[in-house]
Amino acid sequence: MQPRQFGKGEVMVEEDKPLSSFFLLCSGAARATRTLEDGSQQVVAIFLAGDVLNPGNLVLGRSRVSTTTLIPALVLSIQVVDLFALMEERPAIMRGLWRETALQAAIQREWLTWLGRKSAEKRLAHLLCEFAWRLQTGNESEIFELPLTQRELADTLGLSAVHLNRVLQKMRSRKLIDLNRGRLTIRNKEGLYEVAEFDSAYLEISNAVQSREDTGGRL
Amino acid sequence: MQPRQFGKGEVMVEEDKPLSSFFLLCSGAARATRTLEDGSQQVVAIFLAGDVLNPGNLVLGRSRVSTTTLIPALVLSIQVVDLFALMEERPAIMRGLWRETALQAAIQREWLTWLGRKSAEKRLAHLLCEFAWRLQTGNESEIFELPLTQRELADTLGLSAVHLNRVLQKMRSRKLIDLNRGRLTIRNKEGLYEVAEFDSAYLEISNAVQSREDTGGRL
DNA sequence: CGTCTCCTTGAGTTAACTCAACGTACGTGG
DNA sequence: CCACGTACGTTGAGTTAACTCAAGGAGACG
Repeated sequence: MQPRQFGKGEVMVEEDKPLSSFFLLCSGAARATRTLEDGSQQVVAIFLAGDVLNPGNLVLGRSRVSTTTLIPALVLSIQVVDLFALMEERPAIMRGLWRETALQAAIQREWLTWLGRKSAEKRLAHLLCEFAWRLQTGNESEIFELPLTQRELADTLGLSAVHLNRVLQKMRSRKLIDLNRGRLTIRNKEGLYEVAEFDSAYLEISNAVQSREDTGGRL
Repeated sequence: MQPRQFGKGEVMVEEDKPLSSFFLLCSGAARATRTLEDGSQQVVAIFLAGDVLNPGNLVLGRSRVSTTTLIPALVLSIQVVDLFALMEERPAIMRGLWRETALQAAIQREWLTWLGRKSAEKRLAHLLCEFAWRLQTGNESEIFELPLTQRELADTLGLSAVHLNRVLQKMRSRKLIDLNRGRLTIRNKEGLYEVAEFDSAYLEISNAVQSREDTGGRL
C-alpha cells in the first residue's frame, strides 16, 4: 500500500489492460473514458476525492475504460493480490467495494437516462447539480472548482463542443450559473434544480445505507 | 427460496421501494426502466434467462428502477436476509454477486457510450448484436425471439418510436435484418457487425474471468 | 513574442423529433 | 362468427435541436 502522485492529464488506468492495482482517489479528480474507433470519446464516470476508481474492474480483472486525471491527484494504490488477501480476512471490505460498484452503477444509470431522454440544457444542468452535490463540503458556498474543459463536458453529455458552448451561454444569460476557467458559480440554485429536475436520491443511497448498516449490518 | 411465475408485463421490482427479495431469472426476459416526470421512459437494462435482477440493489438496499417482465418469466426468489446469511457462510456467493453487478455495469457503460456517441442506426445494430450474442445457444441459427416492441426498443436506444421504425425499415431494406412480431432474423451477420462496430469483449469478460478464477481464485 | 489550448461566433446542414392519421393483427364479448 | 376495441406498426409532412465546418479571440506559458 503506497500513496502515489499523478500530474494533470496522466493516465492512471489503461483501456483493455489487465489491472494489477486498486486505486483510491485521495485528492484531485479523474475521469474514465471510452474511446471509439473514429476518435470520439465518451466520458463514463467522473471521480472525485474519496472515490474508488473503477471498483468493478477488480472483480472483472481488466478495465474497458481508461482513467485519466483531470487535475493533479493523490491516490492510494494497493496491489490487487494484497487487496484480495485483505478481503478474505475482512469480508466487510469486499462488501464495501461491492457497494461502491453498485453506487457507481447507479450514477451511470442516471446518466444513461438523461442522455437518452433529456435535452442538452437539462443534461448539463443535471450534471452540474450532481457535481455541486458531490462536492458540497457542508458550507453553503455555491462556488466550485469544476476541473473539466468544455470539450470534456461535451464528451460527458454526448454533445458536440460547439453546442455545449452555446447551451452554456444560454444558461449564463439566464443567470443560472457562471463558468469560467474551471470555476463554477451557481447563481440561482432553485432555478438550476428545477431545470435539471434534480433529485439527489440516487446519490444519497450511499449515506443512508451506510448508516443503516453500521448498526444492523452483519459483516 | 422459492420459484415464482410472473405473467407478461408484470412488475417484479418497484421503483423507489426498499427491496426484500433477490431474484434470479430462470426463463423469460425482463427490462429495468426508469420513468421520468413527463412520462417518458428509459430502459436501462434487459435481463435474459440466467441473469440476476439488479444485483447492485442488494447492497444499496433499494431499487431506483422498476423491473417488468417482457414475456412470462420464471424466477427464483430468495429473501434478502436469507441470502445475506448465506453470503456470510460462503463468501464466494458475495463475490459472484459483486461480479454480476460489475458485469451489468460494464454493459451499461457500453450503452452509455453508444447513446452518447453513435447514430440511431449504429445503436440499434449494436443492441441487436448484443442480443444475438447473449441469446446465442451454441447453434449457428440467426433467428431469435426478441421480446421487445418497437416502443420498447426506442426507449432503450433513446429514440422516438417513429424514428426507430424508420431506422428499422432502412435496415430491412438493406437486407441486414428482419424483425416481425418479436422474431428477429439476422440476414447479414458480417454487415450487421460492421455497422454496429460490435466488439463482444465487454460481454466476454464474464466467461474469461470465470475460468481464470476457477483455477486461481482465493474465495 | 509566438504558440498552444481553450473558448466563442457565424452559417449552413441534417438527424431526429412531433403531431396526426391510417393500417393491421389479435382478442373478446355480443 | 362478426363487430369492435386495443395495441402495435407504418407513413406523411413540417419542425427543431443538435451537428459540422471554418474562422477568429483570448489567456497561459515558455
